[in-house]
Amino acid sequence: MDQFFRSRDGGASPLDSARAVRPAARKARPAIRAENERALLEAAEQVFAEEGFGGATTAAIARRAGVPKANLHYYFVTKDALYRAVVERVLTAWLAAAASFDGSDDPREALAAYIGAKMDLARAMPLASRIWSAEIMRGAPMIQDFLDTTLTDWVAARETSVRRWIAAGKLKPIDAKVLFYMIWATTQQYANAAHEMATLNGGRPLDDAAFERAKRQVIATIVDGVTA
Amino acid sequence: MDQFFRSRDGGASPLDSARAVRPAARKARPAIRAENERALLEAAEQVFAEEGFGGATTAAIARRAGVPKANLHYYFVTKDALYRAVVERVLTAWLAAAASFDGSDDPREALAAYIGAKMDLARAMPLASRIWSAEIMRGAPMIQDFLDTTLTDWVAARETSVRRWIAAGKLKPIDAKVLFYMIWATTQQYANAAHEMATLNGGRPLDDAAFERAKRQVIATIVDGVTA
DNA sequence: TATAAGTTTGACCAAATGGTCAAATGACGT
DNA sequence: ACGTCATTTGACCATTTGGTCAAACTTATA
Repeated sequence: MDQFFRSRDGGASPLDSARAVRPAARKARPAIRAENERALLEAAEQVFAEEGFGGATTAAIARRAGVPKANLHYYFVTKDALYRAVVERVLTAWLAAAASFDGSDDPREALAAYIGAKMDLARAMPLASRIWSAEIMRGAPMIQDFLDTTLTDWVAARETSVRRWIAAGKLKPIDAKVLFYMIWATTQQYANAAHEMATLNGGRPLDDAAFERAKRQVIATIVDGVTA
Repeated sequence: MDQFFRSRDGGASPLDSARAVRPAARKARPAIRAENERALLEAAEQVFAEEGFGGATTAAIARRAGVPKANLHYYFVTKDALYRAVVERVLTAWLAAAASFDGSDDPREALAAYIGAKMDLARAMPLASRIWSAEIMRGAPMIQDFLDTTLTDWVAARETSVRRWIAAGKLKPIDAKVLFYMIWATTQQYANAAHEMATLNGGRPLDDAAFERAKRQVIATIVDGVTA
């Protein structure tokens, strides 16, 4: 995973090796450490999602996690490292969802599974999803390597599938990238614009039933829109 | 327009009256003022788009505009007011694009016109579009009134059109809101994720021809996906 | 050209920022 | 019980932040 990350200045990062997150731990206290890192990551996710990387402050994150700021810096040496750890979690989830594209040889099934997984991801991890979107909007300073390697390869491979489906007369002659951009945008929307949706829903967030209806409609629209 | 805006603390804003932007101007020098405000807004758009509201600094904006920071504060009393002015520009453009939905009684034509207009907006004003998305992602602290009033009304009215089209058998039985979320997300994507798209395009931004192809495919997918 | 207003700008400020440090505290194996 | 090392934390720091101010400078007009 770490190979996807580089520090914002492009130079070597103290996190280039996973171990480096913790200060040379010979006898780490796993329970304490795990709980503190969890609380800090959860707080960081909230603050980064609300304020963006630049607007978030380590003081606000520490306050929300209920620890002194110095303790935050004990577990995550810099704000950058903490942010990186948060982004890393989303990346893992992103890759898991991506795998669901490959469960079927039928484009309708593959697309439905993938769109459904991405919708569920946006629903289950709205804060992390928003951070992911914000990271991409800002030009992906933290995940450029992921874009250049894993994502490029993933898209290229799926483009091949799409071309095969087109040749088999199962899909219209579409550009696979445009299709993926549409899927990514539409599914992310359910995390990014949750507040806007709530406003247009009479001030209440989408309940589970409404979300499931939306998921079905999104799947149906895209699938029907691209199948021949 | 000003009725859409409220200050971040919800209290009265010095910008609630348009005139208040400038310090009691009896004999403003229009040429100088217009040029300075233009340069500052352009610089602000770049910096806000790159860094987000929280990450942007007035010093960086002033530097990019080529004026001393104190001069920035002469034209825009606070960072908040400058941000508000930037958002106001996008709102105007958003409303103009929205109008293109109403040019036809046929859903295929109305949707094609609206999606095309939103695509063109994302292409023509990518920075402003990104700021708009970021604003919505952050819970719309600046445009809540717009969401509550104009947008709510706009969506409600178009939902009526959609229902009529469904009853006439021209559209599948869809939820109009879900359709609009999809349109907003997909079109915004061409501003928000321009960098990601460039990476997947071999490092080069989409050229005009590729963009026009994408526009056609987006329109075709959505229209074919929702028409009966 | 005097004047009154609009404009420009360097110097300044209090508060907040990310980060450091050393001393104190706690837990665990022996 | 003790030594060791992980953990905790208040105090501290240099820098940056948004914003202010008063003095200087411009320009239209009487």
